[in-house]
Amino acid sequence: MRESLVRAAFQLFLERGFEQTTIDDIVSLAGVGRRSFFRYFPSKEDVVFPDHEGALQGMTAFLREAPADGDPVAQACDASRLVLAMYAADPLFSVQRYRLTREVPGLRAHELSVVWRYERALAEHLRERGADRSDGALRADVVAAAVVAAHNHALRSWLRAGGEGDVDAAMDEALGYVARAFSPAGPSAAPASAVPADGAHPRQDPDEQVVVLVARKGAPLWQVVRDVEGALGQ
Amino acid sequence: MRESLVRAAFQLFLERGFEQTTIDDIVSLAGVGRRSFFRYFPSKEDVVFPDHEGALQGMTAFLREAPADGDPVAQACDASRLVLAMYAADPLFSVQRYRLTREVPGLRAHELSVVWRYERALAEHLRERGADRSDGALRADVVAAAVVAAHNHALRSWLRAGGEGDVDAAMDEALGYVARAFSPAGPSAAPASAVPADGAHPRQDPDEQVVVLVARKGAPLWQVVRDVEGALGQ
DNA sequence: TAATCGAGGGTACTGAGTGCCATATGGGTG
DNA sequence: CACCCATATGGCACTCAGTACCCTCGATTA
Repeated sequence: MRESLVRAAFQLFLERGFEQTTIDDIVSLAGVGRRSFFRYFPSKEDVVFPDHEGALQGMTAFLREAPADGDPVAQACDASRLVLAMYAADPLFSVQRYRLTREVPGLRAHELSVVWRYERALAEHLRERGADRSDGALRADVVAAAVVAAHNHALRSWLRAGGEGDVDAAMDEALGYVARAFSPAGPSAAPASAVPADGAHPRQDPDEQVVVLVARKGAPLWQVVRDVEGALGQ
Repeated sequence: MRESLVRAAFQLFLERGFEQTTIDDIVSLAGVGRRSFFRYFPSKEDVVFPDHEGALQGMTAFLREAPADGDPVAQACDASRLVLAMYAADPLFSVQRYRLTREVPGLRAHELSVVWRYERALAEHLRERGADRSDGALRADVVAAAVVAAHNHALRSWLRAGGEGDVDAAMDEALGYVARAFSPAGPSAAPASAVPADGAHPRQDPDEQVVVLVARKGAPLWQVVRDVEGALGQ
């Protein structure tokens, strides 16, 4: 029933537009009563996002079950990957929906409230798990927004490309950018403070799988690259 | 006319609720024709945000006139202060509106699309002014989202407190947090001045500026070099 | 067999938003 | 003064989303 309504709705939305399609058009094509539409979808917009309610519940469940001693930021990133996986599971559908939401203001507004709920779920998780910090609430809001923005950036470039290419790679880069921006201030990445600042020399920490490089700002690029090569070369 | 419609609408929204108030109620209280309402506000929700269209145009004008050699992130922060000033100019109105939008889902959704337009304006500015960076588009999206989240965090705590207290101080702290995370030197070098002092660590000295780069050990060389270029270049 | 229950259908209603036309009002020109 | 024109406003009728209420039908159970 849900499935047939979604199929009928998308067929009409794509061939004549969202606003040019009425609920009566949809239910008559699907062969069901008009009243039944609103049993399955609270509004006309919701039929375009039939899987988000489930994805949101999946995300909250994932965050609830996340280990308490893990990195909350990394958990938030993983949670956003869950949502991405929902999109990637049906590229054709996702691309068609993307083109719809880009053009119809009402659908864009509806998507914003959907995404807002994801962001609130992430922020709440970050706030609860990072309550020991002094500015925990602010950090939670900002990091959640950054994670969602990175997710949207990766997702939308993939959708713009018609669902071709490697979403996960783009997602890795986008989330990596956020993680780099916010993780050094985290409890697990303290060793940056042990590096002397009086020269350009890489330092390698065998436990943390990161390379910390310190360079003077005016240092020639070739020299820095040589040092980076030496540090990464393994 | 606009003013009388807004006054009548808010009086009714506050005394009997948003959804319990019809357009006819508003226009009969304001003493104007029903058709005139939709001449001034495209929807019932818009009457709750009568000043956002102007604020959005003010923000885009501010960003357009911003000096090309300035720090785009700082300009984005200043642009968000403009919006905050609009809220702070009428605390009573802002607090009443906040309580409305918190309770009415339709108003929350509408506010989200308003805020989304601010965020897009910021992201576009950051993308244009930071086009030289390699991952400029991603950075623009993430920084814009972070600035908006910081703005909302400061604004909402002030609104929750009933409009009492120092908004600007909260805004300084929130934007300062974002600015530290995304300082001009780039994501890799950002935390250099923000690392808590639990040992000897590099300090940002105006004479001898130091760049701290953190990279995952398995990271491809080109990616690291790209970050180094970004950090050293500016 | 009777009672119940849940899924779906039908009908009538409210209210937001739109298109079209009528009506002022006010300023300028002959 | 008469006329014209642009703009602001009011009125009317219409579409359509969303809701309340009640109906039917089939399956299960006492």
